[in-house]
Amino acid sequence: MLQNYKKGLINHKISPTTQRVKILEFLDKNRTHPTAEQVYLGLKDKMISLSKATVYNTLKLFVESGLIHELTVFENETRYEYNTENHIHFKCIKCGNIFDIHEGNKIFAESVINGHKIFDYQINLRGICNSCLNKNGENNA
Amino acid sequence: MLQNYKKGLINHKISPTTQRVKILEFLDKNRTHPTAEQVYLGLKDKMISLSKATVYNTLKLFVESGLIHELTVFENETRYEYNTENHIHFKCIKCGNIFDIHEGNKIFAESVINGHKIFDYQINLRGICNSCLNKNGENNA
DNA sequence: TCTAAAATTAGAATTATTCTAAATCTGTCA
DNA sequence: TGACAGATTTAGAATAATTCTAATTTTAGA
Ligand SMILES: [Mn+2]
Ligand SMILES: [Mn+2]
Ligand SMILES: [Zn+2]
Ligand SMILES: [Zn+2]
Repeated sequence: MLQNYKKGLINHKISPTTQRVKILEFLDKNRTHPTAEQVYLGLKDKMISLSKATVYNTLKLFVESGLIHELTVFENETRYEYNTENHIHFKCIKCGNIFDIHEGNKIFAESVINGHKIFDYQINLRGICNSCLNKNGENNA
Repeated sequence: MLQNYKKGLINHKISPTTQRVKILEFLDKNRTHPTAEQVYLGLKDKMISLSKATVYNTLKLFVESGLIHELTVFENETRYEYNTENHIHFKCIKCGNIFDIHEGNKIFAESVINGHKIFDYQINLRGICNSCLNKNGENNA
């Protein structure tokens, strides 16, 4: 079990320290898109010395290595999930839970998917803009 | 000119105070998806007494009345725009600018729209989940 | 085993946002 | 007009998420 997490980390060239293995295990077993704070609270009882800085650093490391995904859904709290498959998120304005949606592109506003009633949506793209693409060569930071 | 902003506010049942008119004007003339901080900095020279709390309160009021839109694009800073038409946002990871995209649904990852190269994207929906829909009547907060 | 680099830690610092309580403004009607 | 209640604005404190810092601990390799 834990061996699998260790292997996963090594595959991503991340040395599998105790803290990192535990954080990865937590994300695997808690598919509720937890915040960094929630990861910290969920683990600190078992790991007395765990520091918040380690949680933040580790989550960032995992995201940069592509091991996990980072998301923000209509709010200023970053959330994390072990599932890196491409999917859509739905946030309930009553209970606050975030659900995964695997149905493909439809017209979203004012319709219903998986029984969830959708009021509005955001689509955010990320990449390099045409202006920055055209001035490459000079400084490609 | 300013009269139009006043009328817009009154149409939305918002009393057109000096601060509110100026903030709306700023959003109209700065279509760069500014943050609350940027709105504040852009206005404080002309309005010495302007308070950040007023900027935050006013932006929230405008959003709740549907006069403007609020967005977060891969980051923990809320941004605002006067344009309430449904459109997509593209954030450049080099210059940080946020561009409007009016092209409809395509398959986004690894493709190009308007000359911007797209690496990844997020689709976020918002509404009421089926579980909350099914327990209505009891407490519809 | 020794050593340098990597990782972790506690807590301070920073930043975005909200809260609070006092001051100011506005519209109404005597 | 003038007083008053309610709405609005203000400055700064409070809160919350995240990052930074400097010291300590762990790890891996010679
Ligand atoms: Mn998900
Ligand atoms: Mn826009
Ligand atoms: Zn719900
Ligand atoms: Zn750019």
